[in-house]
Amino acid sequence: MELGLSLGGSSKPFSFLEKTPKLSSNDHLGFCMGLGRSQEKRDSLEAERRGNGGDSKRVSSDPHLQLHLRLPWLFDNRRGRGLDVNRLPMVALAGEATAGHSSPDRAVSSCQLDFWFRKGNSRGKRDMDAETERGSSRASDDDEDENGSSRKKLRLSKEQSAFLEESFKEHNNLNPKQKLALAKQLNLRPRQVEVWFQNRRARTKLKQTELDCEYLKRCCETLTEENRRLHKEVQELRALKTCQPFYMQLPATTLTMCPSCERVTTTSATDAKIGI
DNA sequence: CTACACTCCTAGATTACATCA
DNA sequence: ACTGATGTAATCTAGGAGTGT
Repeated sequence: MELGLSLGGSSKPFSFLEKTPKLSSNDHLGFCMGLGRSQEKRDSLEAERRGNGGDSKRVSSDPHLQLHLRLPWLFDNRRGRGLDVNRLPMVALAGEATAGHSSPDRAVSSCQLDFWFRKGNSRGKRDMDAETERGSSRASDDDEDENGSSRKKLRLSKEQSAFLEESFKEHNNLNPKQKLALAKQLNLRPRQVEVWFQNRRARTKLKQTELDCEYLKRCCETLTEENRRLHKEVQELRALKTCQPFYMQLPATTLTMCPSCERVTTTSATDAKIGI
């Protein structure tokens, strides 16, 4: 097995990639990766297959895989960023459209597409698939302007938000079925519903964290105040002790909690005994 | 049974855009 | 008209769970 990798304009980087299409433009960064068997290995496999009488179901004797990427779309600076991930690379689409089913190019263009989908594009394969299932072309209508640039942030309508909120109250996690149903109902893409729920959960958690923080802050303040009060009390008791050495002969003082105001008070043992 | 690859999903962090004061 | 703050949709990344080989 051979693994080859080249960056740059070489049109035929590896010996085992003899069908490498020429990269025509010099403007584009080229990336070519190939995975295939060495000639020896291929020969031995071929001999082995012939020895077994051959298998008519096997399509190719040379199942090499190669990946070609030309990345002009990575350098779209119209929007101030080097990489516009929302744009489907036309080179990949063109490859997919023109490649015949029996051609090795098909595998190449599939790789290109897959690479693009796997780059975390929000309109990933899953959603594209879902849309295909629903026979909808709305996505392309909604978030791509005439320049093809997307990530145009849409604002959900009040009705949509309210509906999503209601759904969130019922269940803050969606199963795929619910997601699809909601998307259909609200005329949104499933991905948008998914993202809304993700963000909603994040907001809920953030809010809860803020509330917890506030609560802990109040607790801290209360305890600080209580601590200060107790310190003061200790000081008073010490002062009392130095002024009245016979103080210790008095019954022991205990701390009790007042049930009504939940404040700690000092009571002597005798007071406690008689129930004061 | 185990290891590995792959897919799917999620949380968390971040970015980018729309809106408002 | 411009600007900074804010809310939020969208994106990126890492990690876990499930599944097939």
